[in-house]
Amino acid sequence: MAEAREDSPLLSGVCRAPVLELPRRIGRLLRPFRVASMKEPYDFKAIEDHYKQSWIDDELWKAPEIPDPELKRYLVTMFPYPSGDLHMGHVEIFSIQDAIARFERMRGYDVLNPIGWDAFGLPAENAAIRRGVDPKKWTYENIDMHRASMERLGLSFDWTRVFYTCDPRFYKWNQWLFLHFFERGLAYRKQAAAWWCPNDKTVLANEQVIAGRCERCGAEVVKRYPTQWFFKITDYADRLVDDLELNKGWTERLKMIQRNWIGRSYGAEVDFSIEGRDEPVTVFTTRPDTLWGATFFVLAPEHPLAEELVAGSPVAEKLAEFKDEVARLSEIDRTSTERPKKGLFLERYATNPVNDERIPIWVADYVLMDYGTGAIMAVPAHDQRDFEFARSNGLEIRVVIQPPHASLDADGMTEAYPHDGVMVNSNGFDGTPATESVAKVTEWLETNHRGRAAKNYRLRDWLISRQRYWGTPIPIVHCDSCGEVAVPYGELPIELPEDVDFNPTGEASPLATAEDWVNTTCPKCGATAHRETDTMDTFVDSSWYFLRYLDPHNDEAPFDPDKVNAWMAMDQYSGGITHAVMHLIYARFFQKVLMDMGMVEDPEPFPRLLNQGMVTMGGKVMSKTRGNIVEPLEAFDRYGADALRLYLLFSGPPEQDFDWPPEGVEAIGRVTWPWLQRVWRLSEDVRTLDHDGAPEGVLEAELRKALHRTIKVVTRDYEAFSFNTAIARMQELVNEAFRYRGAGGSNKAVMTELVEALMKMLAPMAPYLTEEQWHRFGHEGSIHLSSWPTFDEDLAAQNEVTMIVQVNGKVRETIGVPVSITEDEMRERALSSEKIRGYLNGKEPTKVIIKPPKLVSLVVE
RNA sequence: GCCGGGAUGGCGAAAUGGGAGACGCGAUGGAUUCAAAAUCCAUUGUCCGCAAGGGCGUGCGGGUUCGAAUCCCGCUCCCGGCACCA
Repeated sequence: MAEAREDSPLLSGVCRAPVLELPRRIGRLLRPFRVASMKEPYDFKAIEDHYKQSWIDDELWKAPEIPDPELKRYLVTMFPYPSGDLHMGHVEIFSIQDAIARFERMRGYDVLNPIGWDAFGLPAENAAIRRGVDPKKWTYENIDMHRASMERLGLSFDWTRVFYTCDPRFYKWNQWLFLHFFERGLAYRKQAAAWWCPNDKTVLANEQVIAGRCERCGAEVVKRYPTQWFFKITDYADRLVDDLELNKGWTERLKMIQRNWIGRSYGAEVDFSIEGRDEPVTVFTTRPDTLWGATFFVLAPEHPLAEELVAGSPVAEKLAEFKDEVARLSEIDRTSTERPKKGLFLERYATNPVNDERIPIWVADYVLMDYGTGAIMAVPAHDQRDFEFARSNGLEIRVVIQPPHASLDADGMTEAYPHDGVMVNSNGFDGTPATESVAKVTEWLETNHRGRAAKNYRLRDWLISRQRYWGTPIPIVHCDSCGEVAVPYGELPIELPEDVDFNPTGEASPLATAEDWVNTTCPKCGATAHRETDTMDTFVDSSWYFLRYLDPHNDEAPFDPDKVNAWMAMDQYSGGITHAVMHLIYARFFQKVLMDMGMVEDPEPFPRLLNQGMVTMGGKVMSKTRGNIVEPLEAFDRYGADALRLYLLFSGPPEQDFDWPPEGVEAIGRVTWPWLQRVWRLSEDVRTLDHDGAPEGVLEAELRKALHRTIKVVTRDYEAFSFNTAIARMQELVNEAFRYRGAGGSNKAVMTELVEALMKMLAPMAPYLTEEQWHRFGHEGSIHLSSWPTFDEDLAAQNEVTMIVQVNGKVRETIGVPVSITEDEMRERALSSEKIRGYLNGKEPTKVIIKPPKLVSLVVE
């Protein structure tokens, strides 16, 4: 399998020595695609054909192995899954990233802008099942299509670092990392409830189940109890929450999503003793201050203790029936808050540790086995669920918290009071205010050994087992006498077998059908044994691929820490918000484990993250199943890559969703294509001026000022990723240039200065047109390795501004003034205006606010 | 229910507390043309007005301020996250 891509041009790139000490590379001496003395039409196709391959062949975008620490820019876009061609969402995301990369490169940074493919996953396998296609072949064909579109778009990737996650040279290191996780107790196997997708025939992680349905295919999931591999992400829950603060470049929204997902809550564990049983049972509560109101105790129906408590009693049969009933409910029904809560009294009693009261033990369907300890203390007066359950089962409701301005009465309550208040009916704690109550009760529990402060999380361990073929084999051997045995590092990679049945009956992985592969010997004792047949969740690949880019050809280790630490932490990560709880939590978890292993230095991998908006159609995400995918081919053919890129960049800010217009690619023909034509005509017009033109005068000085102002604001816009306004500023400049020509201006020097700077400013967004014009103007080397234009502050500064005069907050007069105007002069000019005098109506202003040089605000009675 | 984000012309969108609507699309008019396309130029928030000019206007209602799309309070609607989570 390793040989599969030896023929690929992408893998042919060989890493060379760092080029750091060399002066700025300019690239091979490129020539324009045609040199003509006459004005020529804009032939985008000829230009694309002329430069596309030479940019790649010349390795123009190759980054040094080790960057200058002061000048490094590591930019990554979430790598694509290759199911078919690129679609407009990809085009937008990559165009944004590419514009940033090219801008930073021109500003002299060592830019690393890598690409790879997230190449494992279900669609390849489904193609194998449905059409008998080899998943490897299917995947690589799609990658080739992807790559061709990316090349045509002219994306400035460092192609020498490309890899595919389905390549054993990559997934070997998934296995290596798995074994290290295993050694550290972070990878373990347990029998647990898991969501099973009957359509995809695999278990899913919690994150992949949305409202009881499979995140991929939408099928309703069912619960099963297989033995599965997990990563112990819960060990890192606190760090994953706390370190969110280190991600200064994250939106509040994204941090909120992750915080909600991890769901940390503070409270106390309280030990309840059970009548007739030695061991107490612990519950978690966020409200220990309501303990005196706990009038019953509830276990989840699946809780093993429930069965134990009723063993040998007549209730045992009823419990079995009740469990059956609960099990038959679909997950969607069970989590519905509308459904009345059902339960069963176990005829056993627990003791409330704060007042030694005897309280009945129930099981109820509203208590979940997999949150907290699967057991709760029920405080009906102060918890809505407990309240409803108590009312329908005739259980006691006792008020122990009084709200500030009311007095609760248990019999009169129509709903629970779950808010803060003063403690009552709580022995010695009566009168304790809400601000102290939780801490005081927790302290009491601790001193009396009946409980302790505790934290709880919504986050579960990450289920990584998948019963599918097209993924990384888990490197474990099962031996009857030694148990789970790690495959020795030296035997990695465990490659996927070729001879499998992709559509096995039952629930086993297709790998189980490759008998020669499965049957092996125990690495420890040598006895016959069998391989683990589950493969890894593909999110394992994406949890560290961004580190592999930094040392992609290493076959001794996943990466060299020196190289990784030279480039990390990443300077800019971009991708859709859709990965907020899966990829972005898993990758942060990996980073922290790798940090604990001493392999990386940064606690957070992506401190700056740009959440690009999605390209939608009719407000819906583009997806194969919806059949609303727009691929770039038609746009390439009709208007070219530059027009397409510019169109998407001009549509709005990068974070914003963009709804693809109903008229399709024709929109490009109305918006950016005509403007690129205009830019081309301007440039050709200037290039073919056959004389120096009139000497510099007022018009020329104004045009040069406009240029320098434009460079200033466009640079600022690029820094803020505000591409739409950068384009607007350039459009204004082009309009100015046309006006200058229309007014008879013909100075070649000024026009050339303008056009060359314009080409540079436009180069990150429209790389082909600008490259061609750059060479038509006689420059050597690529424009994309030239330096960003600079501006003269004095020239960029305005020397005339429009002063506005307000009377009682309304603009009543505008006056042209020099920027150097003094406050006194401004007052003088404003008050002497005929119009303003009319508004003042003979009165003296009671107040005058002056903000030089733009504003005079007068207040009159 | 808790939490986060948003609402600006016919449309995509601009606007360090200081001229609301830059730039573009669309529309209208003009130049060019035998004609059209393309191109170039101009107008284009809305209402009153021949005009000069003026009134109104950034989801709704208040407030702070000389001055609010922008800050504060209270709503409405939309989008998103979590949700029988103890």
